[in-house]
Order: sequence, then structure tokens, then C-alpha cells
Amino acid sequence: MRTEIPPGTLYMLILKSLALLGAQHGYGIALHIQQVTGDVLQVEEGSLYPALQRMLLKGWVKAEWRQTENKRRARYYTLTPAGRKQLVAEVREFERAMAAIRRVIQPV
Amino acid sequence: MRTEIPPGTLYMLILKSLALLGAQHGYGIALHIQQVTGDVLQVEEGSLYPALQRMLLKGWVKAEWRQTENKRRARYYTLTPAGRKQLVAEVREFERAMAAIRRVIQPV
DNA sequence: GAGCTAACCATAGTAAGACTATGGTAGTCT
DNA sequence: AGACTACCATAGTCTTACTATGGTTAGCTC
Repeated sequence: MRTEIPPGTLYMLILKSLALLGAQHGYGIALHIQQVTGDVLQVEEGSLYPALQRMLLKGWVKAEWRQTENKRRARYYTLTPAGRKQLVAEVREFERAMAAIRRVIQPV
Repeated sequence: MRTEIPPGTLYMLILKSLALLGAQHGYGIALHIQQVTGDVLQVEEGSLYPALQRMLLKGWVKAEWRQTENKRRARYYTLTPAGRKQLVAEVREFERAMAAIRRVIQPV
């Protein structure tokens, strides 16, 4: 049983994946998220590629067409400095929000 | 500096508030969330009331017009059994998703 | 070489949800 | 009278994650 990506967290997941993996193509990012979470989170292609486009526009990543090891053409994404800053900000905001939510739902 | 309600968590916050407070009106729910989180989370009225309407339709809560202590008219919401089940399910799904996300963003 | 699968990319269209903006009623206090 | 607080509600906007769809190409099997 898998879980949909919680709205508002996709950018953070992608940014963190790129921070870890370095230059990586969309498919690789999706695989990484799926594997790390043990198939709990699965990013659909229809979510991922539009998100990457938006991130390009925002200047958080840059892209470059290259060959994969399998000789396929793929678009490799890399974090920009703005993307790194965004990642830090998103994680901080996320932790802050989660701590607050926990204060509400913690009382059994 | 306040944080917007993370999308997808509002139902859970409302359900939990009602579980704690018993019958309560919208304004009281909003106040409770704001106070418990130390003003980190603030539910806007334009989010809260539509959410309550949807929850009525889903059968998670029932509503009743009553007088407040201040002699104002207010709509008091109460959890239904379906609402209690929904709360449990939402909390479980939330924890599951958060654990997965943490697995992605944890690696420093 | 035909057909299949996996590895890749992309867009259009839909639905959901949280917001801003707006507007209303009715007590209480000055 | 006016202002403020306590309450409710809706319309409209924006963002985002999804489904559905469609495409290309490498490598494998038959």
C-alpha cells in the first residue's frame, strides 16, 4: 500500500534527492525516492516532470541533456545555489510545521 | 512568523480538536489550533468553514446551532463515529508519510 | 526482423484544498 | 453612536499532484 506524495513536499523531496545524488535525471530521482522510502512514496511521472519544469523556471535547478549509461538520452538536473538555499528553507519550514502539528495531534 | 496549514492536514487537525474539546464551534476550533501551536498554525476562516461543510457532507461531523456562553449563536460541531474512525486513519497515514519523508531528508 | 519490455520525457486535463477578499449578524463596551 | 470582538459563510484564485495519453529508443527474445 503506497501513499501519495503529501502536497507541498515534492519540491523538498526532489531538492534533497539532487543534493544527495548530484546530477540526476527525472527517472533516477523517482527511483531514488521510491527506494529510500521502501515503496511508501512513489512520485508519478505526471507529477515529477511538471514539478521539474517549475523548478527550472524558479531557478532552483538547471538541466542538461546527456547520455545515460544505457545510451539513452536523458535530462540531467543539478541544484543551483538558489536550489540549495531553497532546500534548507523548505526543510526548516517542514520541521516547524510538523512540530506544530504534532502538538495538536499528540494529546491522546 | 506563521506557517500555512500543510495541505491535507486540516481535516486531521479539526478532527483531533473536536475529539479533545467535544462539541465546539468553528471559531473555537480555530482558536484551539492557534493556541496549542503557539501561533505557528493559524487556520483562516476561508479555509475552516468550507472544510467543515465538506466534513458535514462526508458524515464525519454533525452540527447543531446553539448559544455560546456569550449569548451568540454558533454552530457546534461534534464528531460522529465515522469521524472518529477517520481521525484514526488520518493520523496513521500521516505518521506513515512523515516517516517516509524523513527517510529521504534525514541523510545530511 | 518482429515484438516486447524497460528506460526515459512530456503535456493536457482534472480535482482537491487552502488561501484572499468580501460581506453579513449580533453582543458588549466606551 | 461607534468600535471591537465573536461568529458564519461564499466566491474566486492559485498551486499542486494526479490520471490519461502519447512519444522515443536500447536491448532482449523468438
